[in-house]
Amino acid sequence: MSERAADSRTRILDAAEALFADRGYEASSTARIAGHANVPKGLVFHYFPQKIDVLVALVDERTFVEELPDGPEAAVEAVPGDPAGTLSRLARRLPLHASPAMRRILFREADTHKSVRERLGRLNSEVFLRARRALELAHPGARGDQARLEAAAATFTAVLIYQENLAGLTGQHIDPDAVAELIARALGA
Amino acid sequence: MSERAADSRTRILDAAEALFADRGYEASSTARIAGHANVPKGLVFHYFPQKIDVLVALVDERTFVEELPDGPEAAVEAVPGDPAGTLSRLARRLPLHASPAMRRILFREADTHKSVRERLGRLNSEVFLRARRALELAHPGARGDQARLEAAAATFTAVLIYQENLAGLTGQHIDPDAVAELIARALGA
Amino acid sequence: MSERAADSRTRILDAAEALFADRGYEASSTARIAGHANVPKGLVFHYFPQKIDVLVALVDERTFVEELPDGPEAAVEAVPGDPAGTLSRLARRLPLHASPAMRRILFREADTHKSVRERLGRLNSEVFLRARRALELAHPGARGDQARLEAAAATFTAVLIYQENLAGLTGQHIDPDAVAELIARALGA
Amino acid sequence: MSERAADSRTRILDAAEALFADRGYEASSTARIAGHANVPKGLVFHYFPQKIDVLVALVDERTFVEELPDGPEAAVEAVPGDPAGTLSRLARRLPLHASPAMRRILFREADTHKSVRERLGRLNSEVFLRARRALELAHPGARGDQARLEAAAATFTAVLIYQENLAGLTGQHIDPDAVAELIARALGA
DNA sequence: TATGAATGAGAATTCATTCAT
DNA sequence: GATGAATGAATTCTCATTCAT
Repeated sequence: MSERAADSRTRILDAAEALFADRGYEASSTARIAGHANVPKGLVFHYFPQKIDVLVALVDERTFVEELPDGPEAAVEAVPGDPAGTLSRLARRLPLHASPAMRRILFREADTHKSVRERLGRLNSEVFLRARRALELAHPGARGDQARLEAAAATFTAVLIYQENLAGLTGQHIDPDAVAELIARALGA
Repeated sequence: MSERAADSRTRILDAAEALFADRGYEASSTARIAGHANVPKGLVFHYFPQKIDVLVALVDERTFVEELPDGPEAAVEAVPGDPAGTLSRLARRLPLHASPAMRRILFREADTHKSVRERLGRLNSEVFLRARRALELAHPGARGDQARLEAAAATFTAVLIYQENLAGLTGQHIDPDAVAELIARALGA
Repeated sequence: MSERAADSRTRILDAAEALFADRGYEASSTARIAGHANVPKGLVFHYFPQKIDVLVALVDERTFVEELPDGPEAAVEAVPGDPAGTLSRLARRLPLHASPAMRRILFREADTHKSVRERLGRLNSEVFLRARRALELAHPGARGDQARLEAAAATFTAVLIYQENLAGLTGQHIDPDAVAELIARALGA
Repeated sequence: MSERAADSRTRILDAAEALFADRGYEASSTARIAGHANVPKGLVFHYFPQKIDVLVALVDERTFVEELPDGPEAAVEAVPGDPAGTLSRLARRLPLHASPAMRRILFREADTHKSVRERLGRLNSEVFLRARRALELAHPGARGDQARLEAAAATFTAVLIYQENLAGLTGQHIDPDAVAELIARALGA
């Protein structure tokens, strides 16, 4: 692909990212995307034969869920004896690489589009996995009660995902640090 | 309104409820709604001058958030000394009266339509309020630490709302009883 | 359907008939049809959800293949002893009720559209049947040689159908009376 | 033209031949042709400045109507006294050199494209001419009645052309040998 | 109230063709 | 010769909404 071509394609994706985040996929016409990208309408379909392909490309190319490699070295950030701090750090660094706009799209369109839903599911799994491993390592004493540990990890995951998505809709904001501390207490008790 | 008229209006709302839940508001045309309701196209606009009014009517008439009256008698279900059980009961009886389809619509369209978002916000507040009051009453000893109690209530709210909405998208399901117990431990410690 | 409505629908079909005959189905856009019919573009799709439905309606409603009822009374026009005259009359009165435009459409689009092809097949069968029965009745002596009689009927059918369709393309015109006489001679010899 | 170039051009024509025969000229986009030919889109226009030129080239280069030279030596296959056999041989060896796909195209597009129609007309004339000459030679006694002979030749031509084209559409198949015999009888009587 | 025809703006998509590299 | 990005007009089809009856 020539530089100019790459540029056009990028501009189309940029425009779509902004519009999809702002008003949603359905409400963003391909003509409007082309307009924002400053390319002719037809070019959108040159790169993306169907409108949905624009969304798929966005999710594919502009969101990345960092996967935890196997083995204990992966959880190097977990500090034994400090589960609260460990969870707080996880909250601050979700394993999701995506712009704020892409994050909105991820939640907004998950209902309707499979490829988006899959990516969101992957994010959820990854957060859960990290939370669980963090708790296992940070809080070795809790290992005996696997069920409670899983509930704790799931709870923390729910709070983080809720925060990313629903907080904007419900108006309720949660301080992840407070939740981290709460969970640490629950496991430590 | 004659019986027949009431019937037509109801059938329109029934059809819209099913369609909006299934494929979303944008993707459900008024013609299709009329078709499903088995009424002529024009009649939809007789009852609902604009398409959006159908959605507003649905949310208005078919979702109801039970509000907690002021005063301690409202929290009659809270059992002092049993915060876990109290939360579990809340989880089992969300203060939301709505069909499964309407629940889907509530989350699905919150992003795009203010009236829906408001109703969702109200549900969230109500759950939070009840969780907080339940914890206050069920766990009188915790009153000293208001911040922690709020975090606990917010966490539980997040888990319940997550469960209603995102669990279907991410595939992760959480046992509210386990979370209730977790939170009780955190406050009790 | 109100008078005005029936009128719109008729005008759409009129326009389509003229355009399809003139330049073919593919080359006649729905917008052009609407323009010729002097109705808004959208109305075409009100009556005919898909463009192909216009063609189907035309063939359905504006071509009619008269079917020969069973029994000898049907062939009342066959004159025993005058096979040539009998065939000539058949040539002059094809059992096809359709305007010249519709006849063009029938051949023109048979290649591509099943419903049209079926109608054309029906016409062919009907002509063949009539030719055969005419020969049977008009020329009782030939009954012994069924195979030859069938070949004669098929030949006459081919000539008539060729005349309707291909003559315009190849430039060759055939006098059906001469063919009728030829065939009569062949069977009479 | 380099070998590779010739190859590309040939592959484009191959692809077009298959597609035009299968779905028609209008419905076969140049992009699809390029795709089938496995050449870049732009190359089609390098060899054929307009889409129609592809069709013209196909007809020009891939159909050939063998023309009967003047003089009696041309009709060497006509056997005096055996008009039926002579016609049968003509039926079996149409003076058309073309693949089955090209034959389909010849009839399919004759309606819309002049160059195709001309080629088809030429084929028709040639068949007629050969039939006539064959009958003249094979059946010298018939010379007296020129009109009847012409009708016979035209009839046979119609049957052969019908067979090539319409038989596939109407479902009726005709045995040319039987027709040949029929015609011979008619002239012999 | 009921009905469905009418309207026209706009949606996604297709496509022949051009052209810089 | 070869390539594929670029272009924009045209196409089929959708849809909310209006309105005469």
